[in-house]
Amino acid sequence: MIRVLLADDQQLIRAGLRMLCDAEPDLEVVGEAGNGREAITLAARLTPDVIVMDLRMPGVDGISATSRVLADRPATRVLVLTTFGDDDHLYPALNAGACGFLLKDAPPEELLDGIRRAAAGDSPFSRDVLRRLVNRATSAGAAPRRPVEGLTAREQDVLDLVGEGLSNTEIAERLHIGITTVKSHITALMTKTNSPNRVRLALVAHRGG
Amino acid sequence: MIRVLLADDQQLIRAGLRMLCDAEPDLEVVGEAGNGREAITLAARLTPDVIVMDLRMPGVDGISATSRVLADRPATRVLVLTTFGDDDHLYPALNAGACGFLLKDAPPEELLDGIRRAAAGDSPFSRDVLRRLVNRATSAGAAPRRPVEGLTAREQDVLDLVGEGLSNTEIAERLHIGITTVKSHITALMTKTNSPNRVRLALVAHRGG
DNA sequence: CGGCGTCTCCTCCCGGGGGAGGAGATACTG
DNA sequence: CAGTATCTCCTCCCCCGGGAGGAGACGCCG
Repeated sequence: MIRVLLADDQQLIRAGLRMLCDAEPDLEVVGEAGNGREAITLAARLTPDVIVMDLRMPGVDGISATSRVLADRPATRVLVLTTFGDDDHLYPALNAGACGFLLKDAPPEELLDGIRRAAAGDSPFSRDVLRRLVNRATSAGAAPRRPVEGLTAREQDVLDLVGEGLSNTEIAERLHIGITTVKSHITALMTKTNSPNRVRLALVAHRGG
Repeated sequence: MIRVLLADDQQLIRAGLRMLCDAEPDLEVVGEAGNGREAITLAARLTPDVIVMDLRMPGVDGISATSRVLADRPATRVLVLTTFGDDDHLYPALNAGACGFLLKDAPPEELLDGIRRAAAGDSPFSRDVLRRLVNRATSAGAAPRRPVEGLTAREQDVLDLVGEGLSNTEIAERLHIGITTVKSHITALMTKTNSPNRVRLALVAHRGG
């Protein structure tokens, strides 16, 4: 059972969302908030799995509410649901920690699917939003991260993941190799890049891209 | 019925994908290509709805093949399916016109769902890939990136030095405090910034300026 | 063929990182 | 004054990170 908190200032929309969720056996609406402040307090009291969050709300807005909620309970999945005109707030919302971004004119199935995927750790995005995201990424990704000279392909893989802050165990899982192998590569990387510790190595990973 | 073309140089993988698709009533594998050149000719002849495309292939690679196919038939949905190490090619693949990007170690349901979503005009991405995409987009976005709210002055000092790659002992010497004090501050920093390890904390230090 | 590089994995060892929990000292504020 | 926040430091404890040293498998190349 996925426990859902609805946060939207328009009562009509909340009612519609509640009806939609109530018709699904695996979704349970545990509460409704009419503004950001209510969303924060209700999130703390009800500990929902997923919060469906509008951005335009009186008083505390959705982005601030998202930050506050996640500071308190980082495991909460915040799914932003807003109108098309608000997608200027896409990046602020993502920076605040929202895991997904759906538009209100999406078909109901997409919304329900989005809630389930959010609860499962996925990141649902509406098609238009995703297109914008991809555009931003590709235009920004013109610089293809030049690799540090003198490293083997595998060492580059490991270096990238160190740079993202993964532990040795996580790297091993991601690359499907043993943890001792990861350690071997990291030892090689540290001597090659002359890094005294792991954080410096991570910095090298970012200097190279 | 969704008509699918498989393009991968490893015959075993093609066989697995074909079995997977054949078990689905709405998916039909209309052909298999072992390299980029084959993919181009087969795409022109068979006019599939979706092409599942590997990137590493002998001769013509997947990215070039994607460009060529889309130049001829822009309505074709190209879904890149590749291994983790290849996600350096994420942006080139998107620029070439691929509509989605899945990893080979994804569960089978994710792949099948991805093919359906690609055919429906959606853009399926594996979770890890999407995370990278979001990171790129947010870091590229003109975000306000304040100096990490909610930290005390001393915690900021420690965070800066962690970001420079200093060890706890070095930080203690630099700030003229005990090493246990440093550890206390770092513990507070990690909980406040929700960082699972030191490298992530260092990254937070840099995201904040 | 024999060397070389890379990738893989192993054992042994230990110091530092990091969590849990507490405590004393300042200083600000209602 | 009492309450709160911050800075400082402590102990106990565990595990991960990292060094040393070696080894088997594969592919490339002279």
